[in-house]
Order: sequence, then structure tokens, then C-alpha cells
Amino acid sequence: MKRGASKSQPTINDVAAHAGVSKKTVSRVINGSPLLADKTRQKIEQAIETLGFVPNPQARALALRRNFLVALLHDNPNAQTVLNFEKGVLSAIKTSDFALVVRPVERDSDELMQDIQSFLERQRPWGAMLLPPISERDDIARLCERLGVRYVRVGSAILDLPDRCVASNDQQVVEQATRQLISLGHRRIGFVRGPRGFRSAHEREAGFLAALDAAGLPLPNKYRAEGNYRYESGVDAGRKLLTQKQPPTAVFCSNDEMAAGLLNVAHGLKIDVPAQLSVVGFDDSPTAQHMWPPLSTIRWPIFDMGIVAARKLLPEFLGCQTGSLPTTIESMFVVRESMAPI
Amino acid sequence: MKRGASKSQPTINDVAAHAGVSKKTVSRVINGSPLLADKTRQKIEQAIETLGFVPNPQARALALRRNFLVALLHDNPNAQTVLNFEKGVLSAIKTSDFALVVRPVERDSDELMQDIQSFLERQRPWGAMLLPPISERDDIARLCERLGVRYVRVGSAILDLPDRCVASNDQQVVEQATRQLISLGHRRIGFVRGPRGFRSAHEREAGFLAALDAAGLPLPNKYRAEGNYRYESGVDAGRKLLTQKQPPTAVFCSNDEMAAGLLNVAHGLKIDVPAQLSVVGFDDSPTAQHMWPPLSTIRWPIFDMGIVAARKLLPEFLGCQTGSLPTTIESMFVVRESMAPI
DNA sequence: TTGTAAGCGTTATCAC
DNA sequence: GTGATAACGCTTACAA
Repeated sequence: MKRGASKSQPTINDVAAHAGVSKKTVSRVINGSPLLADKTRQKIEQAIETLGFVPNPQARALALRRNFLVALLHDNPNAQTVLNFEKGVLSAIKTSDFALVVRPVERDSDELMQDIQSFLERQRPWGAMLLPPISERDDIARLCERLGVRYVRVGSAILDLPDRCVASNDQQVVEQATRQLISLGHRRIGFVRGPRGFRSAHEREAGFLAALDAAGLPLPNKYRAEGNYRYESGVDAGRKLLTQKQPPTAVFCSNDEMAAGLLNVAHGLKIDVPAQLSVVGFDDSPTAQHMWPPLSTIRWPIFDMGIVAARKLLPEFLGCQTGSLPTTIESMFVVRESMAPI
Repeated sequence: MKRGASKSQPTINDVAAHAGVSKKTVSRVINGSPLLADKTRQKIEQAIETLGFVPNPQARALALRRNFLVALLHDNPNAQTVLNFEKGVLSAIKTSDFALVVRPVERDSDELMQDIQSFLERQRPWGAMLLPPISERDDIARLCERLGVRYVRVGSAILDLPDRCVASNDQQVVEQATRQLISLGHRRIGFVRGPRGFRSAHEREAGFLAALDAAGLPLPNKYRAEGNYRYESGVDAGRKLLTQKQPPTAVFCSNDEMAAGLLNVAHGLKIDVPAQLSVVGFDDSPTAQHMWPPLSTIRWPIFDMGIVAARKLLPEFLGCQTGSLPTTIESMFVVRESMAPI
């Protein structure tokens, strides 16, 4: 029963027998070993083709003491973001033997660390990619390290060593967008901040304040609100900022969802956007262009970040040098109709 | 070098040595074999605990000739849908040894079939879950079958044998929603269809027409538009339907994105929603409640479908009987402010 | 109830 | 250049 013309997948033994060589030689072909006679290689490739042989990744994983999985850990910052990232990763690993394993987690759960640990222990992925906000947590990064799982953290700022993170330049791009609001003549500019504990919220605020500072503009408390990146908190912020005697003529919202909330409050108050109020968001979520009016916003280069994250995790398999990979990837300010001169 | 106090993960041998039993006995504990002396079991569990042993899934996969991966194949019908489905699947498999591998594909690509095939051959998942619209393609289902990969198809109608599919009841729920529009007094009701070739588009149309039929109402061509499930096509549909001399007083849109487009055309035309126009969508995408006014829509039970799909794929591992699992899961009509009496 | 031997499909070592 | 042979960590016969 050494091997039969089994109806299941052919193995390396079948190929070896078919080509009249040893299995090690076949293995050399699979792994692209250079020390091989061209004739032998061709004969074996022929046999592989004929038999439709595909190496068993489990067996390779066992023998190589590593596997062909990269993990994506996230707590859904935004569905489109996650999916675009996945697509970026996939476009990078498509031709490799790697597959992408996803693990949504709950950042507020008590078992978060335990959950991640047992996942990593069970699957032992070759590496893990962390999306914000959990990418910002050093304890999770340390957990990966302790378990011997490489990782790459994705964030709004440089969170780790260059070959362990990919960052967007939130601060600069928000500063630039705010400068543009100012150059449109706006002087009373409101700000809706993201939640405490989110690095992105901090970075975006810093960029906003830098632009205001440079222009010598103040940010009075009445023009300032703090949300949690959700629609409802944007509604609350809108109520606070837009019902004043002298409301701001422009508002920067730290993400699109909150901008949508604020925008709808403006509609309810019959405030004409953009004639009376300019609004800018962040994320360029698909709905940004579907809002009324279409929202000016900042597009995160999340697809490209997926590509780079995958390459940083698997440089040796994707054929690239870690050193040549960028750590910061530029965001883009997308101007739409929600923004106008005062 | 049989085994050292290696700094890497302890193996079954380490546990066996530590507990003073054979590895087979440890294996019995891992696999929950009933024929084991309680004392032995406890001793081994103790050793596992002390050493922090976690069985290597690759090795198990090899020995068992199967692996612990379920695949999710999709062509992003809608980011939130995919993510909610993933979460459903995950909540079902969380306590098992299985992991979820995702594979976004491009349904219009020439290499679609080739791409899926090479993915399945490479990873050899235990099973695959297919999300619409690719779940509707019989050729893909047959490909899975040919490769010996079980599958479960998710769709808007029953697409396959009961233990190979999970369906929502699009037709009935759309019929019900349309009846509700009619009972609000609407007689001129427009319809924005989804694209040809999508089963969901067909089902939703059938439900809509059934309700109209039952009420003896016509659907003249001028109240009918066909879109591609994208925002822009909703805009086009809005232009067609709402600029007529006698526009419809209500419109059913086959998904939320198209409803958003139509809604924004209405805003541009200064049509008051819902006073002059009621709009209903489908999906309950996160933005549905963020539109202005918040959109009445139909919520797909996609999280639950994820749970059921996983259970149908892995009944023996998740401890459930395929027979007791539903094939159709009911959608829910969510009424919000975009809908009012005529 | 437990242990022994063989094998899952691949790669590494080290001869030839 | 190529091929025995022994791993890799676990499971399934089959014995004891």
C-alpha cells in the first residue's frame, strides 16, 4: 500500500515514480533549487503537469516548521477599511503560497488578550498584521513578540520599528486640509475630535491645531467637541457646535461617520452646506461621496498599506527588501462639494 | 537529539515524557477519547498545563488528512455584509480548532475560475463558503465539488441542496414592505431594479411585483429603472423617475446604495422626503440610518447566516445536526423616517 | 486502559 | 547532480 493510483490528490511520491527520480529531487524542483540538471527539471515539471500535482501545504509546513498563513487581527475600525486592506494584502501574496486568516476581535472584551493568544498559539501564523485601533496597543505587540509571531502594525503614526509598522501621515494631511479651509476665508473653524485613547484622534487633532496655530487662530471650547467615531456622537457634536449664536463656518470632523451626523444636524437646522457651513471628514468611506452634499474628506491609503504590510511581513517570500519599503504612506485630501469659500 | 528542553513550543513528546506515559495516551487526551483512566487524564492535563502545550495544527492536519481551515470566497457585495458574515462565522467556530481564510475574488476577471481553483488546491480548506453574487454561479459550486471541497452557498433564495446553502427570504420580505407602502396610501410606486444576472435582483423584483399585483396596481415603464447596485445608478434612476410630470410618490430601491443616489437626486430637486416621496431600500447598510432622512430598509440576517453556514459546513465539529439547521433565515423590515403616508 | 509501530507528505542531512 | 534515510508532530491500526 506504499502508494496506489489513489483517487485523491497525487503526492510527491507519485511524481517521483512517474518521473523516475527520487522524491528529494522532486522536492528540489518544488523549491526552485538551482543545483539541478535542466533535463531532470523538465522531466519532473512534465510529470507534475500531467499528474496535476500540488504540494500539500500541511506537510510542507510540518517539515519546514513554519506555515503559510498570515493573520489579520482587527476590531473593525470601518468595514470598507478592513476589506480594502485585505485586498491589498491579497494582491501582494496572491502569487505566493500564503493565505490570509482573519480574526476579528473585540477590543473592549475582557478576554481580548486571551483570545488573541489562543488564536496565535493554535494557528501559529507566520506573521500577524494589526489594524488600528488594536494596532496601537503595545501589550498586543508584545504578546505577538512573546509568542514568536512577527507582526506589522498599521496606524496613523509610526508606532514601532520601521519594519514592524506602516503608517499614514494623518497629522500632516489634516494640517494641510485645515490650511485649505483657512485659505477659503474661514476663521471660525470647529473641530470634532475622535475618542481618547485612539492615536489617530490625537494625530488628527495635532494636525488641526498646528494649522490653526500657524494662522494665529484660536480654538475656543465652544467650537470643540469630542466624539467616539460613531454617527451618533457626530450628531451630538453637531448639536453642540451648530446651535450657538455664532456657529463655526467650517467644521473638521475626525472621521466621516461623525461628519455624517453633523451634516444631518445641519440639514435639520436648515443650514445650507456648503454656503453657510463647510464640512470636512476623514476616511473617504464609500458613503462620503454619497452624502448630501458629497463630503470633502481624506483618503487613507489603506490598500497600499495592505501591500506594504504584507511585504514587510514576508520580504523573503515576496522577493523584496525590507529596507526599500516605505514606513509612511501619504494620505490624500479629496475635495468635494461640502466645502466652499466663506 | 530526540527532544531537548527546546525553547520552541513543547510537543506531544514533551508532554508524554513529563507525564510518564506514551504519546498515544496524550493524543487520546487531546482528542477527548473516552477510554482513559481519570487519573491518567488528570496527570496528562496537568502536564499540558505546566508545559503550555498546544497541539500543532499542521501535524494534526497531516495525520488526519484534512485541515482546520474554512474558506470564505466573496466578491465584496458590500463591505459591511462581508464583515458581519465573517463575524457570524467566527462566533460559530471560535471554540473549535478552525480558522477562517478569506479570499476576495473578482467576478469579472478572466482568471476567476483559475484563481479559485488554485486557491482551493493550495490551501485545501475543509470547506468553503460562497457569498453572493458568486454564490449564485453553479460553475463555481461544481468546481468546489470536483476538487472535493464542501461548500455552502449564501443567497437570496435557495440555490442548492439544503445542507449546501443558506438563504434569505428576499421575495417575501420585499412583498411585505411593498404592501406596507401600499397600505400607506401610495398608488404610484416606482421600482429600481438590481442588475441582470443577480439572483437577488430577480427575487426582490418578484416580491415587489407580487405585492403590486395583489393590489391591482400597475408598474408602468416610466416608474421602472434598472441599476447595478451602485450609487451612481441610483442617481440615474432618480433622474429618470423623479423628473417626470407625475412622479411616483414612493420608490422601492433594490439596495441602499441606489436608494442613497435616488435620495440625493430628490434633495437636488427640492423634493421633500418623506412628505412628497417615500423611499425604501434594502441591506440596512450602516449608512442607511445616517442618510437624510434615515432610510427604511430591509435588514439581511447576515450575521446569523454566517453562523448557520459555518454549522452546515462543520456539523461534526461544532456539535450540531445538519438536519436541524434552517435553510431560510428571515429578513426584517426596518421602518425609519424615509417612509410616510401619502 | 495503555503502548508499539507505521505512516501522513514534505524537507534536511549527508553520503555517493 | 542525485538519492537513501531520518526527521517534523501527530494519529491510526493493532497489540498487550
